[in-house]
Amino acid sequence: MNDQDNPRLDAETKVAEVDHKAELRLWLRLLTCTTLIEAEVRRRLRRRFDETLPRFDLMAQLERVDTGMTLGEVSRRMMVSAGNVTSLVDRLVKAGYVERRPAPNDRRSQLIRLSHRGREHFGRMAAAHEQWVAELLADLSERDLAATMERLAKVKDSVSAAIARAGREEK
Amino acid sequence: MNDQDNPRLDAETKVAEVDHKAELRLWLRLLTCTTLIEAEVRRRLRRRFDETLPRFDLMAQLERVDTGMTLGEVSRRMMVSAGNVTSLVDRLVKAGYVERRPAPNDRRSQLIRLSHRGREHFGRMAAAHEQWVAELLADLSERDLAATMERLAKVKDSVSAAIARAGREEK
DNA sequence: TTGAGATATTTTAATCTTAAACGATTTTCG
DNA sequence: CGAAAATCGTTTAAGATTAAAATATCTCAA
Repeated sequence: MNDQDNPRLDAETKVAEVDHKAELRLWLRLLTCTTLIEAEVRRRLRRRFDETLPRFDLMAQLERVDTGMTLGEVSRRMMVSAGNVTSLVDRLVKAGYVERRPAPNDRRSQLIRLSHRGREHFGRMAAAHEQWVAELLADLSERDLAATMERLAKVKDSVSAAIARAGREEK
Repeated sequence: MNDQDNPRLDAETKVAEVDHKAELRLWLRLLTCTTLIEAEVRRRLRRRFDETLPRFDLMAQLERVDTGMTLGEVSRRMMVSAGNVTSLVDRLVKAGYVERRPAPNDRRSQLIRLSHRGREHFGRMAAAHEQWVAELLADLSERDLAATMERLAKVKDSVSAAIARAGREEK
């Protein structure tokens, strides 16, 4: 499976650029891990709480901030588009889990926060969610967890820096 | 930020279950890394090739297998639902990048593969894609890459095993 | 052989998601 | 001040995604 052992690939790719298969493999493995966990969490949220992952994620953002949060803040934190947040919030408001109110200083803006009912609903799910993730990562020791965190910190820093560079060059 | 330092959380969670914040944090970091990379790749695919990530991913699955692949195989490899693959393939067939033909032994099934045009199209994107990922992970040394791969192998194994257990218990 | 169960794909309905365009408001700065 | 630029949220159109039900076919064992 090592590309160094594959003369055909060598010959074809050596034309213009060096080989970056190791980076590619890392990215694919990262994606696999995330997709596996995400799919399982989604399945359990649906089955046990009849709830979807995006709604859970949005409520998770709101949970820590009692005073409320603007839609833009939610959008940045969740790393999803603004239009997405608009419709997601619409549905959560309709379900009675989230409340909107105008922002004090900015008439373009509004603050959203969990309703009392939303807070209870989320609390139940969050407890289960934490157990699920622990169950999925149960074979990792405390040291494994710490070491993997550090590795991923490096990944995150590298990616963030590269994106910042790309954004700067785009102008 | 350490939960051991937070007496309120301690008091509330100690009722029934131990603390699993380390696992939760790891999951969130994993998700952040993946989301960052994914969003940037998506942006570049769109900008430079007017192409979407799911279409790219599907073509990537088809690329290695010249003889063709069933929809079910694609669905399992991409870890997405079967219905999703159906519509994705429909669009790629319409675009002329993918061909369908009946499977030889099974009349329920069909084999899909890249058309000549699809192969060329994908080849161009794949080369750029590999460069992009390498750029995003540029701050990781060869040793970093290898070590992170190993860490993620453990994560993947743990998650897979837990999902298998859960599936077995579900019956 | 035949019927039960498994498998492959499609369809449907609802939700999620993005990118892009838009209107309203605020901020910046000459 | 006042115009230009930035920001906030929404809308729109297209596509992506899932879960669940439906259809067709296959497999296997009684």
